[in-house]
Amino acid sequence: MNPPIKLPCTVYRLRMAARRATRLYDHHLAPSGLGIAQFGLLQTLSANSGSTVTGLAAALDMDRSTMTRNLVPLIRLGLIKAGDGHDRRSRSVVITDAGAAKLKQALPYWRAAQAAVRDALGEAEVAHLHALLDAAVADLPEPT
Amino acid sequence: MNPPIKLPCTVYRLRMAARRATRLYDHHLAPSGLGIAQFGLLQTLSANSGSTVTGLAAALDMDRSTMTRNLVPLIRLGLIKAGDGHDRRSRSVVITDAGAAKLKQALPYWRAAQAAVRDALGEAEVAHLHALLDAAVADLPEPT
DNA sequence: GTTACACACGTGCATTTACACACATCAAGA
DNA sequence: TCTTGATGTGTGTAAATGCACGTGTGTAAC
Repeated sequence: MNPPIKLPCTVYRLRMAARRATRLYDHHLAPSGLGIAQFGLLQTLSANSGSTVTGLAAALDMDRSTMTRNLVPLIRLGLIKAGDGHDRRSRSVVITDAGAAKLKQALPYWRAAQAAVRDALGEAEVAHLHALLDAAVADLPEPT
Repeated sequence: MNPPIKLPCTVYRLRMAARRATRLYDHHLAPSGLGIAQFGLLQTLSANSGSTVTGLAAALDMDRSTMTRNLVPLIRLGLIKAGDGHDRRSRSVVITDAGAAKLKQALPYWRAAQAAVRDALGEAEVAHLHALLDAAVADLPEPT
């Protein structure tokens, strides 16, 4: 029963593929000390410094409370900082110089992981997969 | 910056789509008291009763230790049982009658989630997505 | 038979994920 | 002004995920 089972379940495959890909990227990123989740968040913040927690959560399509906790390790490492927002409620999250440097250092490892995916699946298949995943995120109903 | 960002990163999209789909299925399955991970494990065990922990982990392409812990909630609920294997090392995990009944009860909710995905993406796209995800799991290198 | 290696499993630790709930703050209206 | 509702955030709880490490068990080589 060892070989991965084939069920007609979409989420089953999505989760399995996400696990596999996460392991692949994590191993490539290991020398940088970052996981793929932290790398991705850092990258998002690099392009959108000063975002609020809610804004980041929406951008990455995850729960607000998840984002709050995902910020913690990066703050502890000094790679990002969460200061006052334009409101007294909101917080403004910015990438630090150390964060930008860490991101720059990790980029080659991420590129190697990307290359591994491209080599394994082929350029056209990767593009197609991206399109279908984008469609899934765009079209799948968000349960209230 | 709210709209989901588009980066040329495969794992980024896989994880985002997996999050979205997990929420969708979890909400549909909520009346059954099961999450999609527990439902999937129960389904796998239903078709492969008596599997070892390692066998289950390999079948779902996840770490052994993750599988060990994923069994705990289902055991606590009495839906599965972990007894002695053919070895004194291995354990044999079986689905209980209560587990089979719970699975049967949850099936309609799962089918509703499947239908929601099909309605949102279209039958052909779902089939294509499945094929690409299967290829990803089959071909992506497993880091040692 | 003993020794070495491989196999099966669990635990400690850290992270990622989400829901329910509570709290503070802002904006608009009575 | 006071109240009411919307907004931004954090915390408690629970689960899922993987790595490093340790333990017990089987197997084969010597």
